[in-house]
Amino acid sequence: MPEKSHKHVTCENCLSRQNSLFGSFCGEEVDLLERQKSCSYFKKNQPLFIEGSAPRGVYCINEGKVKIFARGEEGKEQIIHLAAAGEVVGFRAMFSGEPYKVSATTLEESNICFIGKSDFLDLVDSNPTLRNGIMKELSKELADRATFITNMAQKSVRERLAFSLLMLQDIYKEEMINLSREDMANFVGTATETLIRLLKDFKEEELIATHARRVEILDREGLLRVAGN
Amino acid sequence: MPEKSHKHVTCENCLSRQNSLFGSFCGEEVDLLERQKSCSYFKKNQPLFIEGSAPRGVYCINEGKVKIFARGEEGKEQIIHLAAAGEVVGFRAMFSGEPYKVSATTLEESNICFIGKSDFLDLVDSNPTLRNGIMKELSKELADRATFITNMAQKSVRERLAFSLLMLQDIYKEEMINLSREDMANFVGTATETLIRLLKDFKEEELIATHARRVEILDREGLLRVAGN
DNA sequence: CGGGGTACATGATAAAAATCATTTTTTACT
DNA sequence: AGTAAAAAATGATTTTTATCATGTACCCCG
Repeated sequence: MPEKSHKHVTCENCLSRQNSLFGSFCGEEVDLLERQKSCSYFKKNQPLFIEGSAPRGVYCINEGKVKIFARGEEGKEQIIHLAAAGEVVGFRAMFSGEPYKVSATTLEESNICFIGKSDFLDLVDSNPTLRNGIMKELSKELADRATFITNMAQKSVRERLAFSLLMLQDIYKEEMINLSREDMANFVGTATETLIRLLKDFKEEELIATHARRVEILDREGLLRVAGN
Repeated sequence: MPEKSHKHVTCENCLSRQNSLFGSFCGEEVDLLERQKSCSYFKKNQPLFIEGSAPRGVYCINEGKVKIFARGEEGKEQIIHLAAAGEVVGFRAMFSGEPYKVSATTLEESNICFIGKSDFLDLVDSNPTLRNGIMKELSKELADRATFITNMAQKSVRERLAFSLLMLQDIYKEEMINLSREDMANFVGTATETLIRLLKDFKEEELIATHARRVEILDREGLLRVAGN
């Protein structure tokens, strides 16, 4: 496992920034961002923010992964979104004027920069490109969640798992999927035992392979067929 | 049943506007809106827009109700949102630059005004209050959908139905809930037969009463208890 | 105002998934 | 490296929900 640790990343050289909401920033805009942000190292399973608390700013992931989740009645987590490097997390609550309705926690060691609420809102006010990017992002995410809801309502757990594994593959890129069975179950929306049984089925069907907890995708096409789209 | 028909509503006098995204508009802003909008009468079950098509503008509901839904693999509808008078529908796709991911259809006779895409986007560009209202709306809706997903994943159909009935009550206000069993099932996310059986249970438990297809809420508290929040 | 079509309702059965109990494997720590 | 604790895996069983088949009621239209 690569040794990660706190390092001060400059926005200018931040590869993650390129694909982020701030990707359009140039010269002095990057400088301003650089001055306003603070960069922190997060251990695994460390919370960025918690449901019910008041938003203090936004988090830009330089390296690492973050789960965004809500809690149901009995405290069971439902993972709503998984965010990887380049994503800006926590900006939705900036505009709603309400406390967070979801929580965010790191899934692995991460380097994450923080931009305070007023600085961020000033940026949004003064930068039409950023603003449009945000509106676009919000709208797309809204559409994604409509699909999410529909899948949840109409697909079987087996179909949802196949679909989820493909999504996870996109998030983990070259790496193998490395997520606890419980988190995976909370993403798919099922019981941990059911998830484990289905993983076993997929293994027997040679759609995936497992190396301890890590999951390797062997047959994308096959999974896509199982997912039913 | 009140006889509805096409009538030209002026934005100035439109009661629905007060609570809408355009609620903050004053004098000349209202005049501009008035000149740009066109007002139409829609019959029951008439589509406003369809999944996959390119957005042409936004729809402001003066009177009536609209369902927003996606279709799953086998064509089954999943109702994502129910919109009533005062709501502006279809503006999310304005910003995403993508075709509609959902469809919208009237649930009853409705009077709905239309504002073309470029007019609407100009309004948004030139009016910071409107813009902030939209960002707030998008963010809130995103939070709502996180809750929706969590409920879908973790609550039983019985719990979801109780919750849905309370939501429907809020939408239908003084009127009784008047929705086909199929639409109701597609909102709750279950089979029509299951929904009907559960309505019967609720009737026996005196939580609701039915008058033909219309549903009357007898015991809000009780339903809230069943819903489990 | 009657009849046909659609929506609603009920029943029987099968399938899917949750739950609870227990064992095995992996991980983290000293 | 050894061990305790946590996570993963398996098994048995129950509960929930979907599906298929069929009967009934409502309501729109001629």
